[in-house]
Amino acid sequence: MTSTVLEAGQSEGALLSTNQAARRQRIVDVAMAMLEEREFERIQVKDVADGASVALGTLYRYFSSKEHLFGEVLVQWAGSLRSSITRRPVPDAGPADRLEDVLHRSVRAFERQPQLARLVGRLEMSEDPFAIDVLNRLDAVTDEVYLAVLEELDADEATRIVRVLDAVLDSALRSWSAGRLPIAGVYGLLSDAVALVLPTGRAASVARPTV
Amino acid sequence: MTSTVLEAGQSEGALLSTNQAARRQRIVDVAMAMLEEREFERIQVKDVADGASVALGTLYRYFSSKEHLFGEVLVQWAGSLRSSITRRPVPDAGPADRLEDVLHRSVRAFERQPQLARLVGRLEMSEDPFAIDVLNRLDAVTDEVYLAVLEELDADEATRIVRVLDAVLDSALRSWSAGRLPIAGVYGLLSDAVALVLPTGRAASVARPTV
DNA sequence: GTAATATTAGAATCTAGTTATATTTTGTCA
DNA sequence: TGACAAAATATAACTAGATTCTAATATTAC
Repeated sequence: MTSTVLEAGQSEGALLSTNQAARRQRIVDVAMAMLEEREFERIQVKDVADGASVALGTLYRYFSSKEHLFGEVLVQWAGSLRSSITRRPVPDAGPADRLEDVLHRSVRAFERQPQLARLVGRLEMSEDPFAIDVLNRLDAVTDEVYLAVLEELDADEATRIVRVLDAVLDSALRSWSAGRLPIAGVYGLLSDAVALVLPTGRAASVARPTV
Repeated sequence: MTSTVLEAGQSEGALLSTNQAARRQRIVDVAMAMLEEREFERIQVKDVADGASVALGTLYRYFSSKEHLFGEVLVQWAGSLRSSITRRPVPDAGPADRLEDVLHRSVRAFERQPQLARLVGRLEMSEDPFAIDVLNRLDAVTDEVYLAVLEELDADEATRIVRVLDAVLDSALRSWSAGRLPIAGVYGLLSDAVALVLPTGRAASVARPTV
């Protein structure tokens, strides 16, 4: 539905001119860059506009609210996430190890951009339907990867497993981003969860720091 | 540390007079009651003060911020939660069924006060150390109950299991309170998680709608 | 080359939480 | 019972930041 290029006041199917698309992308880039130093709450829309050399009103022409703007940031980041957790899969191991590996890569991606974890938490609290859309896209990205890793399992069961682990990852990241759980706790919790959920009965198994 | 009775500007060990304690409790009660009709964000501190027949300044004498006030609301609610999920335990069943039952009771408790789920999410995003304290207390309540239900298991394993299920519950409740997951999905996710995490090998088992 | 649409700089709004002030009440204790 | 300190009250002021508005200028489309 929500095209990555269209937004609020655009007349139906009209695409943005090259200049407009560039301007819009510049805004998103600046917002993303700012997230590397301060969290969502501490970034002022005004500053993003200035940073992108754009008038405040122009920013609001492209993004109807601060949340929309950062929603788009998250969507674009989700794209890079896919490749960053898919790259260099674990040599040859059972589904449990591969799953754990991919989950840990997801965590690592968030470690590089801690503010994104906070942003996700923020959007999860939002009532804006757009936020739901954004979060669903993020889930779609990760679920696709996680499911691919469990190909040899029964599809239904794999889905159930992924849903549960998604929840664990979600919760752990929030705890971490709020300073309630050290990063090691995040990895540990995920390892535990994988071990519990995927009884490493056959080919799988290998080191997993269960304590 | 944080006494339930003391707060901000109280001189060291001085306890509150009866009137003061009553006034303070009245504020908390009104805040809690208001949560039954509107969510945290839509409740104005001013209205809570008015509802409790107390001046705004007085409210701020007892609670240093809106978050502190509602943190106390959550703490008090956690007390009632313990008894509401402990009462009438499942007849005689395996640990899996008992655990699922207790988890479902937790969900039901939040169903009665949907705004509390949102409040939890809100506090989870807070940077205030007080919020961490409150959340830890909430976890302590639930963990105690969940662990009790798994008494026959190895303590370490039980702890790991509970941690994972706590995370699933946490995530599911947030999704629900944001309208991203129907309440049935919350129950289903928890049932799935329990089934996956507690291989109902021996005495356990029984109906669990796995799809 | 002109009308329609975008962009700009900057001021003006708005919303709530939080703080401050001046006044009155209440509680304690000689 | 009178005086002083601590609390409470009513109300106004302060803040911060998102969002909206305005008048002037620049682009684009045809």
